[in-house]
Amino acid sequence: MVTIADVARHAGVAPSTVSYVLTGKRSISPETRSKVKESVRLLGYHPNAGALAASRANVVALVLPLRPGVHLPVLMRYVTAAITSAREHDLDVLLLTADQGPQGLRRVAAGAQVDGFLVMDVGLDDDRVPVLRQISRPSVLIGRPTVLDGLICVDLDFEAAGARCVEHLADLGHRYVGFLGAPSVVYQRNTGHAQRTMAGFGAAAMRRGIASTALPVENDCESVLAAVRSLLRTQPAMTALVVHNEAALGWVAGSLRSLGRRVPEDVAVVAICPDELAEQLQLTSVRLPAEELGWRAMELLVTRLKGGPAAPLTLLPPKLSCRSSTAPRLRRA
Amino acid sequence: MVTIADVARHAGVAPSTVSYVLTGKRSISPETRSKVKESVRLLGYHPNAGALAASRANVVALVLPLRPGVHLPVLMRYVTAAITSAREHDLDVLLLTADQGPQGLRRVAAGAQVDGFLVMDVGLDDDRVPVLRQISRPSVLIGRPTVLDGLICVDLDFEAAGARCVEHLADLGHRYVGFLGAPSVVYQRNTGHAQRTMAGFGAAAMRRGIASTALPVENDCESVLAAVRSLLRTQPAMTALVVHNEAALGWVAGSLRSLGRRVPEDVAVVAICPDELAEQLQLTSVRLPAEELGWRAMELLVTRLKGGPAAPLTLLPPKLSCRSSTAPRLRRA
DNA sequence: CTGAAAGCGCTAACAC
DNA sequence: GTGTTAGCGCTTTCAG
Repeated sequence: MVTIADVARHAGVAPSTVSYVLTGKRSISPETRSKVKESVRLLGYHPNAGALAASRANVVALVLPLRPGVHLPVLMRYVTAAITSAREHDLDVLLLTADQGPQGLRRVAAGAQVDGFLVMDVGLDDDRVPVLRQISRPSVLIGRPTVLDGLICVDLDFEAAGARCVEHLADLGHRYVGFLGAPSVVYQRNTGHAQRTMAGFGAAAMRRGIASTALPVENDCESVLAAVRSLLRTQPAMTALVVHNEAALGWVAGSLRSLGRRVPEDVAVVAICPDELAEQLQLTSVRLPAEELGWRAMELLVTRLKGGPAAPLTLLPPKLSCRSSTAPRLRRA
Repeated sequence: MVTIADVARHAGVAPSTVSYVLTGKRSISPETRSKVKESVRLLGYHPNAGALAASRANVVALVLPLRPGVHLPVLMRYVTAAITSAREHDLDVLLLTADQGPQGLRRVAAGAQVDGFLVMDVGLDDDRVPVLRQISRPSVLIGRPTVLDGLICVDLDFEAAGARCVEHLADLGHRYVGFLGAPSVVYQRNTGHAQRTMAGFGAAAMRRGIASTALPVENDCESVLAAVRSLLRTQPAMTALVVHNEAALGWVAGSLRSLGRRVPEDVAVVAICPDELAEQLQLTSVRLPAEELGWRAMELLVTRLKGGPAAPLTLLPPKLSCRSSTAPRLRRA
């Protein structure tokens, strides 16, 4: 293990000088600087992250919602974006899982293992939020608890996203829309984005004076088929479907077709999902900007770590892209 | 921040005594012990992970292959199992990504940030392997480089897995089998498990004197359909398919059906994938024990961290489960 | 069974 | 512009 003292000896300077060269916290003569840098290179010196005086760990905690009903490919979009951003700022990422709960956060914070927290998928009344407020390290949430004073949150405006889907369909002439949501466990957990999307969807339908029915959907082919069949049977007037469930998306069109409905002629479909997925399935969609959310959250956290200011709430507006799964409603002659 | 000195003062003992109570590295009288423990509780003391003398970070690095062609739901099976195991041993997990390459490992090792490494998806000639050998910290690989002296590896015997699929089909009377593999980038990267499965498949077919054709498949519906169509067209004698591509699995049966082939009557299908997935799609399969591999790898790493012995190579034997996608070959009368 | 004290690698006063 | 030195929180000798 090469220490700063080794480097100092090799370069013929004091340890502090080496430290200053490395951190740039005081001006050093060009000659000394290059001497030191050369020694660092030659000896293969790497700072010991555990050194007490450094006080900053250069590590951020990323708290992942690895739990039932969470769609992993989408989750990983957030994660890779967040990690990439972290690495760009020379930060490492310590992985925590939601099931470690509030104690997990406390333990890691108290151990000075991380400089800050990025918490994903926060619930409306998340028990980790009080802990995040207590600990003296900055944190950024992806998602929003009901009460957000003092927190920094990044989120898609899911309420507006749900509403946007309805607006689009209403504009096309649809008078009865259905909603296929996440698996029911997700709602049972009081997951913010799921609840808000539903709420936005419902409210918009009311505003536009059109009828709506919503149903949770489990993440398998049969459940999707069953949900679609049940909707079509019980709500024969329904001509459009909003789907807020990435895992189900791949089966919705197939289910409709197998039940004798054409998309978009008989039933229009709007998804809320990452653009790539919608593109692949050729679905009209409101974009879920997972990468942007993950990236922005980490950037905000970094800003806070540097003591900079950060907006308490970053709410991305929904963006709808028309594809071939929606069309003006055909009226029977 | 509560330090060990605070606890010592509060309990009326020396700091070292507190340390010994906490680590259990020397016998302490019951009274002293309980006094100290009480103070710890009262003051809410948590050890500072960065303390130099501790030398152990109680963190392991997990190196993830977040790269094109990797099926994330399966990856996350490994990951959750590994994390769970780590937490059971009071270890935290530092996340690294494969794209950080050998330098990433070096940096983290030199910084004393982690006690060991768990590296996933190692290539046959992985450039991280030399680095892992150099650094003085234990590491466990999921996968196997061609040369594995001194390393600890955990893997499914993918060669045997590929062979097992062929054996099963040959036993059922099939004389011509096809292989749908991972996306071509995966082979271009020299990914061990992909190459070995192919090799095992090919060799077994030769041994059994049956013909075989293999094709890489990209991760989208159209590519799967295209691959299946091309196979059926160019190899009309083919009556069975081995699929080693989780992302493609969901579309294989559909593609066959849409091309007028019944499963299993016209074309039998064997998958290599996690059991849950095969169960859901009702496919005969060789089990990919992702959780067991992730779990075992972490257990081995923990053993090594404690200075224990660890088998250099843990190779799980493949296990085939029959489901409704394979049946004895129908011979034309 | 317990205390005192040295020192891990590094930074940040405080000198000059 | 540079060197000296006192700690950061903890473990671990070495002494009782």
